[in-house]
Amino acid sequence: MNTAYHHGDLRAVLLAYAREQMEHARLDGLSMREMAKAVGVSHTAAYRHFADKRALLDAVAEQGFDELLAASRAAVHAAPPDARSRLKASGLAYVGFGMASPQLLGHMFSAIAQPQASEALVGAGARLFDELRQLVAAGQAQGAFRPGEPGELSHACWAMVHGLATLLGIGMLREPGAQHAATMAYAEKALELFLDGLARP
Amino acid sequence: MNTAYHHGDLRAVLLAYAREQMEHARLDGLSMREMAKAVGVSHTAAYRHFADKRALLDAVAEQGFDELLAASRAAVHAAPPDARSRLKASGLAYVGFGMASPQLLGHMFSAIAQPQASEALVGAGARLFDELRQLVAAGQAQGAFRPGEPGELSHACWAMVHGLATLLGIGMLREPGAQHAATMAYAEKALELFLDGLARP
DNA sequence: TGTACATCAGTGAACGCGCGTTCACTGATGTAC
DNA sequence: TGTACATCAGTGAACGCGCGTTCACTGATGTAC
Repeated sequence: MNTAYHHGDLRAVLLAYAREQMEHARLDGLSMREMAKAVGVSHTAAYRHFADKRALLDAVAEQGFDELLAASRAAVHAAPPDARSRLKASGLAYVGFGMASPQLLGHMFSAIAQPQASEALVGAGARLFDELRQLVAAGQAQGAFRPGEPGELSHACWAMVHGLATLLGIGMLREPGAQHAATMAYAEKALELFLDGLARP
Repeated sequence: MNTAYHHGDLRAVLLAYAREQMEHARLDGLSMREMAKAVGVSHTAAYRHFADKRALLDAVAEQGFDELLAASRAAVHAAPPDARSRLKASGLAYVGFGMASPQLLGHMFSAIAQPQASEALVGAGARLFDELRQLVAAGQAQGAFRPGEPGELSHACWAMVHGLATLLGIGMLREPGAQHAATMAYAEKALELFLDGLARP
């Protein structure tokens, strides 16, 4: 529908393009003008849908958090019902997301860390963390994880998974030619080690 | 010595300025022209010392890795002699570095992940990782850590610490007003949890 | 010690570029009657 | 169903800006004799 004068869906198309670029390209290569051109629209059309560039990029970040949350939930849903398996599945979904879209993951966190981050963006991040906290708290309730403040344990877990996702995303911790499955198995081992520490002593 | 025509030390001064900016400012605010101006020199003088902007930024990243390695070594040196304490001290030094200079830490890893990263830069990163691997291997030799490929365990450890350092660096995992010492203690708890997993079963 | 000269580390004008954003506009769409 | 008109979502010219980099240059420094 690129030929239509009224695009109908320009906002979504722009977001999708930006999101897709963040799978590979450098973030600083994303200009308003380049995006509009790529999407087949004049370079000012985006301003009908976003107040400015930051608004667009923040919307991409927000969408990224939603997407990551959905991936985590799907993985948890498909996992065995014990707390450890579920938490591990969520972590591996996070790692997979980071490997598939390293730039997006980086962008999400630099966007949410801004002092002027929108409520919607902060909320999307909070929902993701809440999901993690619930997984941890459920494991504690089952007696699978050590006692303690679930927020603290969740933070440790988040850091572990975030470190794996970002380092693997930029190509560290793995051989240049490694298969995706092999890398995920490698990440799983690291996660197991952490989960051993999280387990009830 | 800003008034001297021959600056004498421009290369080091530029690196120091860039490094310092990365303690707080956004990385994309660092232009050749802005740096030269801040340092009191014409905006082309830097090209006497660096082939181009990337060369300068890569040198900053390389220096960052050296600095982080030195901080880790100093912390290890000051720590109790058991493997766990030493590894923990190294990790906390890394976290402290990330909190003090979040932009620099981010820049170091985006620089080293470039396909065209210089040998010197890659080497500086490798020396840092080697230090970590040795700490882990020493702990295994003492029987303090679980057996296994030391590279794998080190990678897991690196990811844990890197995740803590980057998330704390951008202000997540902590209350806005938290004291530095309190935050470090919080990071220490997370690290202890991980180290419990790393310990010999 | 004094001078001639090569080298080195700066300068500032100039280049071309892509950027974000504004503005007046125009063509398409949807709604009221 | 047909027409008038308000609204909406585009366009493209124009703005001013800061950027990285080049170039011919010049002033300072160090060395040979």
